[in-house]
Amino acid sequence: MMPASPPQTITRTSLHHELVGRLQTLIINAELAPGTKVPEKLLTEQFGVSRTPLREALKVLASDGLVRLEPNRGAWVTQVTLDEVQEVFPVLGALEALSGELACKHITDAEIDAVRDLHDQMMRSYETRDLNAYFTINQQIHRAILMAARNGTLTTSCQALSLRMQRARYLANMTEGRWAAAVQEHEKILQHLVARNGPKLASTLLDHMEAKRLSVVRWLQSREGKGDQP
Amino acid sequence: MMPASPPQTITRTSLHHELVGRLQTLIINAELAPGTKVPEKLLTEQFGVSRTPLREALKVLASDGLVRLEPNRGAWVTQVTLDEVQEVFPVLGALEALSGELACKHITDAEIDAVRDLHDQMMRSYETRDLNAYFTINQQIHRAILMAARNGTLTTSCQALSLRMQRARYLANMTEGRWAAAVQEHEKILQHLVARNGPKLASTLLDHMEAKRLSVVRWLQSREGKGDQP
DNA sequence: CAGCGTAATTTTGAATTCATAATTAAGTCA
DNA sequence: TGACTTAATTATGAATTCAAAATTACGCTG
Repeated sequence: MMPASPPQTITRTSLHHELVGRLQTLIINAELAPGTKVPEKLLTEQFGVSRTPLREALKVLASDGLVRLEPNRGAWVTQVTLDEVQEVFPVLGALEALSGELACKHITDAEIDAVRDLHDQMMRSYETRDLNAYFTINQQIHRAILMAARNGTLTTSCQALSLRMQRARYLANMTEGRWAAAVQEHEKILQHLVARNGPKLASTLLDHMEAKRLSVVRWLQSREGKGDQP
Repeated sequence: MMPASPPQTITRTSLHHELVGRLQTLIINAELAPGTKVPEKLLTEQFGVSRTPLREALKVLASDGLVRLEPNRGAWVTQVTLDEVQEVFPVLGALEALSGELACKHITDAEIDAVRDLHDQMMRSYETRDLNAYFTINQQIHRAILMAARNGTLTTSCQALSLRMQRARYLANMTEGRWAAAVQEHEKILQHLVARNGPKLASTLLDHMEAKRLSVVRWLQSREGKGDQP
């Protein structure tokens, strides 16, 4: 019955699906601030849609942990808590480790070259201390490895958890020391990937994530009691 | 668990949340058969709700991969495909391994006793070849270990993926040989848990999952070309 | 003027309505 | 008869409406 499924996507996104993406962006960019109420009314007129698809999208975001639904009180943007960081990073670590393992099995030479390019770009961003560029490229590298793992389920799971950790820009805090260490770790990551050494790449990615967890935890703890609003 | 739950809990769950649970049950019990269209009309009158909350629930289920939304064509119950099994089991393996690792760190003596009880019950089910009881208890054991890991994110991720693998009852296929092997593996699982040996438990759980993957893959392959409808 | 209770307003959750796309049925013509 | 068109029906996606809950505003009592 469906012999030649059309290669081009015709009516790509349904309204609610589109909204899920838009809202995710608003939340991870903190344009919808953590801990605040999702302004349903405002968003409907901003996006020019009715409440129905917006609310559908909020249900999905809630199941992903980006918002919390309080019965009869609406949707609230969730905050990145210390407890949550302690929970999510280990899971993300296990998944990234797996992605490294699988990537070594499936990655092509061309894809490795692409990662190497990204790596070099990232190093230049480090040298010029361009944190924004560094983070963007960093994410691209992790994503490239994830893609090379050829496992859609893994991709989905990883990205959902990553989103939760990206909610607050200030998690991007990095000391000079931590930054240098992260760069070192990335050298190893590239090296193991080039060697297609799955176990070592997995282990390095795990360590990398654990170090990141520690860094974020320290940051959150240092903020504790100081009041969270900048 | 949850010592004093009944007192309040008046209108605990919102309608859509309740529906998510109900639909999950229908799907994993194959009362909504894989590959079929979700009968929106029928379900609304069956549950006595309008389309709005039902459709909200479907959006959530879609993001969990239990149904697929086709634009303008409604929701379809997804099937357990060979590709999906190949994808999901490795991810589930990594997560279960982590749960074993963490469980060994946090589990109490009382909880170990509870797992031992379940284990013994399961062994009796094996001896009497009561497959249904075996599966139920099996799940309880894995869940108990997951709970002992004290990581809500891990729990959520694991259970979401497990659900996807439970969609079709026939995945419960087991040869006598595979069953015996699984029982052996569970002996080791208990043993490592009692010894609180995290790495070994993790590794055993990973092997356990890999064996299960192979078993399910073989079953699906043997069904290939025979036509899927029983 | 502070604290409490009540009424007005707003917001939420869910049902209903409505426009449009998809499916089914009917009809036409070779 | 059978393939193809076109009309009728149904289902879907989204907007709107409506009842109930929560929030705010107000006024009363002490």
